[in-house]
This record gives sequence, structure tokens and C-alpha cells, in this order.
Amino acid sequence: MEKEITIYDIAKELGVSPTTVSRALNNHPAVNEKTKKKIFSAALESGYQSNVFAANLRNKKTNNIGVIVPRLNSSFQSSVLAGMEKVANEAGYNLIISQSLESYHKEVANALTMFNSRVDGLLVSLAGDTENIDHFMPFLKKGTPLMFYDRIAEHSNTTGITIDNIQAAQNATNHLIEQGCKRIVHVLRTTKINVYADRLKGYKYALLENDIPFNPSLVLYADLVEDVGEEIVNKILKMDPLPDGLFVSNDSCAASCIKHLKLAGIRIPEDIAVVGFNNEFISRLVEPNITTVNYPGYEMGELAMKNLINHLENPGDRMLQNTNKITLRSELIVRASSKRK
Amino acid sequence: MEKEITIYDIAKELGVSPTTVSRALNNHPAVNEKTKKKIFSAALESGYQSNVFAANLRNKKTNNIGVIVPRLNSSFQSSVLAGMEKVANEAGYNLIISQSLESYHKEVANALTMFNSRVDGLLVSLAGDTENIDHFMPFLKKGTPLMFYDRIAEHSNTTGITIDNIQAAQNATNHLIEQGCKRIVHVLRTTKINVYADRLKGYKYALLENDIPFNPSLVLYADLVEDVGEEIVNKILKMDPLPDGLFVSNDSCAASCIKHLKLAGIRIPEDIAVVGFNNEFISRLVEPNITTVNYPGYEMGELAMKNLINHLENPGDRMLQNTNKITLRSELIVRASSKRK
DNA sequence: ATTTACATTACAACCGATTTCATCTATTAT
DNA sequence: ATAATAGATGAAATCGGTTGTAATGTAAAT
Repeated sequence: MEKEITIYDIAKELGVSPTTVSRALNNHPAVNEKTKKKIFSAALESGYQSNVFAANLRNKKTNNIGVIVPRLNSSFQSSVLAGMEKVANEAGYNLIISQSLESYHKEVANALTMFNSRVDGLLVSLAGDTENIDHFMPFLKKGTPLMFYDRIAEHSNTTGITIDNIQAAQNATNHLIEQGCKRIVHVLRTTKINVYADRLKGYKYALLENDIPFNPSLVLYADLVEDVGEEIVNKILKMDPLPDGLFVSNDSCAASCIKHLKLAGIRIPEDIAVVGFNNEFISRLVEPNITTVNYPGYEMGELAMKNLINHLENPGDRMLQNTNKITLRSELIVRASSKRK
Repeated sequence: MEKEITIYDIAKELGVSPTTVSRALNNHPAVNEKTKKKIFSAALESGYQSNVFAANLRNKKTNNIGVIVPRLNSSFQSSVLAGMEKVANEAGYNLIISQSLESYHKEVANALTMFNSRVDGLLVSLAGDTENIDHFMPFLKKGTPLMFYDRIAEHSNTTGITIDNIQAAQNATNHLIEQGCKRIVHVLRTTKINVYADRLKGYKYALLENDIPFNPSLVLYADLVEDVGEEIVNKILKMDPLPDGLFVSNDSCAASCIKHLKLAGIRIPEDIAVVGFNNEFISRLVEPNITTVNYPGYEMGELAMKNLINHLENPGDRMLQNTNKITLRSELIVRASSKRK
């Protein structure tokens, strides 16, 4: 390829020093306006492109922000990412994204890669089987801003951003109870993840409030992948008596359950009333439309990124250090799958 | 923060030269095995972290691969990204992702950012209103591998990877005709994008094959966003006579159409048989299940990334230069939404 | 005319890894 | 014994911006 143009070339061409060129291009106040103009137009004309490597080497920052997600191809996660990308892009940061595929080991590897790539900040939604967050310690030790979202590390005095999953689940369950449900099945992934653990709590609180005894056999654990409905419905059909309510921690999965319940001749919501979670697009398409908890993923992404960048650019304020948890509002959206009138 | 450890520190500690440390850490054959061992353990012990900036500056590469997608939060695109991430990660590359939000201007800005970030390679799926690809010229001029996927730039002698959209649409349309459809509506986004232009062609070819005259008023243009079904169905309901087939370029949108058609009392597939596109998860959840074209997004992502990386690591072979188009297999999946027995 | 103040600009030392070329030692061939 | 070769290591230049400090120039003040 052709040789690249450097500030030295421009300096030589104009008979000034590289220092002045560098300062001019960075809009340093100590450079005469006329000189700046001259330098800018020379740079433009020559097709000069700043060498980020050299700048990074001096400045010790990359303008890259890392994100580790459980999976890229998830309705919720991709909304979050979209929100993050928008904010980062507007602020002049690049997004480096990697996925843990719900595996602790991959997450550890990803964290290491991110660390070695020297991202300026890191946003993480934890993998399904992550039990400790030691692999993020290097970031904390080094002072790199680190923030968790959705699936956060509790009891770790790191900053996390979530919705109030307990309250949301409690509302959802209460709603089912109001509709006359007495035997409510709750489907979740694993209590290892705060998100699900909290929802289970909320479910229990609602039962308690309504003097319904908690029955552990009504709590089902399943990978909330899209096709898991059949397996769940099979378990439900074996219950005697049949439950009359179903609260699934994810709309896609709820949709899949509804499909298989209907195949089994069960009427929704008359026989079993169903509530999902996330307010995914799918909740408005299947029949009946699914009652769900609106989880503002896009907004969460925006907010998380705004906070991180704010922290990067105002290292003075100890916001991130002092804030332990940011909670977003969420609300129950009642639709046909649970409304018994 | 504490001072970082450099190869100079290690060199001093062990009484060797930085040269040897650098070579050892890079597993250079000219370094004695014993020396290597010594250096490796000293590096490990001291918590040495290679400074990528310095290495990048010398090597003139970042190990970052850029991806520009129309939207992150799309079922298809996030699958593609998942495939790309997996391959890139395994090969030791990072993914820098940005979204054009279907806007030509944002795409231009993103391309510039990617260029300035000096990504080693770039993968692009074009925005909806992109009409030329001049903004990618700097990459070509510089010799940075560039590859389009799904929404490719035709007639541009750049490399692109797609499915055979013409054939797929032709098969889909033929299938509807076989089911007895005579008045088939086709819904697409815009013929500016190769993907949709090709599908329209395939639709026309199938009609031609079956001696059905092409009726332009049966072609509907719409943003294929998720909630657009109502608008489309309203147009369909105004047609007289009513169409008996519907071929939508996207499952989410097809699902939304089915919902509103059913609300209008139209039976699927008896009154109108429906075919979608992409084989999204949703196609298996709504009722009736949607006949669709299986578009292997994940595999496309894998393949695109494999090709790009292969090119990066074997600059010798002129594969990318010489290959103009890679075509993936896709097939029609017949389900209840179109099967009339 | 001389001093003081301020605005511009330049020098040179970084940042940390890589690599060319030279050097030195130990081994093998003549 | 001497030359030739291979093996291992090091000195120093390089990649291209950035920045503390010194130097220069100019205008205002005395």
C-alpha cells in the first residue's frame, strides 16, 4: 500500500513542527487560528488519517467499550445492545461485543480478552452458571469502570442496573390471583441468576400476601430456550389437579407453552391463565396475546451506557463507586392470556 | 493506579534484553527453551500484561473486525452476529459492532469510524436507503478486506454472501400456486435492497412459469417492522376480489398479518394461504404455523467471518478479490399457513 | 530604550513492543 | 588448528502522536 501520511509529513510540508500540527488537529487553544486553518486544510487535502495506535499508546485509552452478553441472538439482549450502541456511537465510543453463551468458562475467557484489549469500560450481563465474579477483579483493580446489567452480581459492591424483579413478579402473581388462580405454576431458569431468584421471591411474596401456601412442586426449572414449551407442558399435564395459572419468566417460552397447552385442549385463560415476562414482540402476536411485564431493554442499554460514559468522562465524580444499584421502572401489561373478566 | 509492568521491567529483572523478552513471549524459535521458561514464569508472576497499543503501533493491525448492521435488535441480524462472534472469538479477533439504523447517513458515519479505528476487516449488511457504496472505498483503496452479507452491493465487484433470493421466492410463490392460489400478494420493503428486489423477481418468474399475469397492484411496499401487519391487512381487505395468497418477505411481519387477517374473519390457509421468510422462531409459534424460507443466518455469519479471517491470515490467496458472490443454500419449509391438503 | 507579559511555536523525551543487523559463543567440517 | 556454520542474544532504530518545558517573537508597560 502507499505510505501513510503522518503529522511529520504535514509539519514538513508547512514548515512547522509536529507539535504544532498535533495541537492544531486536537484544537489546542495555544495554536494560532491561522496556523490551525492552514494545518486543517493541509490535513484534509493530503488525506491524513490520525493513527489511533500511536494516540492510544500515549493516552492509554482505546475509546472502546466492551460488552459481554449471554447471547447475542436473544430478543431482550439485542434490544439492550441496540440502546447501548446508540449512546456509545453518539459519544464517539466503539462497542466490542462478545457472548458467553451462558458458560462461565467462556465468560472468564471473554473477560480476559476484554482486559487485554484494554477496553475503557465494561458492561456485563452474567452467564447462567457464573457463580463468582473474580474474573472481573483485574478491571476493578485497574480502575476500569465496570457495570452489570440485568443479570447482576449481587452482594459484590459493584454497580448493577436492573428492574425490581421481586416487585414485578409479585405484581404478576397477584394479578393471576385476582383472576381467580389458586394453583400457579412458575417457570424459571435457575436461582443462580439474580433475575430469576428475585422473581421467585416475588412469586412467593404474592402467595403469602394472599394466604396461599407455597407449593415447591409448582416451581419448574427449564432452560428458557424457545422450544422448551413442550417439555414444560408435559410436566404441567401430569399435575393433579391441573394448575389454573402459569407465570413464565420469558415471553418466548410462555408463547411456546401456550402453543402446547392449546394443543392439549386447554383453554387460555379459562382453564389456565398465563403471564409472561419482557414484553417481547411475540407476546402481542400469539393467541391469546400474552399478559407480560414490560421490561425496557432498550432503555436499560441506553442508561447503562450513559452512566458508564459519564463515569469515563468525569472520573472526578465517584458515582459508579458509590452507586450500587440502579433500578428501572417496569409495569405489568394485562392482555387476553390472563384476563378472565 | 500502579505502574504497569513492561518487557523492560522483566528484562531488567532477569538480566536479559527486552528483545529476548519480546521474542520469548511471542514464542520465537530463536530463543532458548530455558530462557523462555524463565521469562514466561517471570511474566506470569509479575502480572505482566502485553500493551496492545504498542504492539498495534508496530504491527499496524488491531485484531478488531468491524461489523455494520442495519439493526442490532432484529431476529435475523442477531443470529448472524452470533455466528460471526463465535468464529471471530475462536480465532482471537474482537468484534466491533455498529448499527446504521437503516440510514445511509449513519452508515457513512459508521464506515468512517470503522476506518479511523483501523479495523482489520469489515463486514457489512447495507442500510435500507443506501444507494452507493462510495463510503467503503477507503477500505478497498487501503486493501482492508471488505465483505457484504445478506444485503450486498451488486454490480460493484466487491464480495458478497447471500442466499439465492430469486430462487427462494420463486419456490415460495410456486408453492402457493400449487396450493391453488391465483391472486398472490407480495409484501416487500423496497427494491433498492437486492434482497427484496430479487425476491420480487422470483415472485414474477413463478407467475410467468404458471401463466399467471403479473398484477402490480398486488405488490405492497411496507417497512417490515413488527407492527405493520394492520396497515398491510387494511390494504388487502380493500382489494376486490380478495387475494387468495400472501407472500411476505419476513416472518415477523407475516405473523402480524396473520393476526390481523384472522381478526378480520379470514381463514388461513383456506381463504388466504400465507408464506413468510427467514424461518424465525415466531413462525413456529403463531397459529397456524407459518410456511417459510429457511434462511440460515447463524451459518451465514459463521461463513462470512471464516472467509474474512481466512483472507486476513492468508493474504497470499486472492480468494476475496476473485470471489464475487457466495451463495448459501436455503429451502422452503411448508407448514400449516399454506397447506391446503 | 528597557523591562514585563503574553502568545506562539519548537525541542526532545516519552508511550512499549517489534525487528533488523550485528555480535558472540559453541559446534562441526576441512 | 582453522574456518565455517548454527544458535542465542543484544543494541538501537522504529512505529506516530502527545506533552512538559524551553525558546522565540511581539506588544504593552515603564
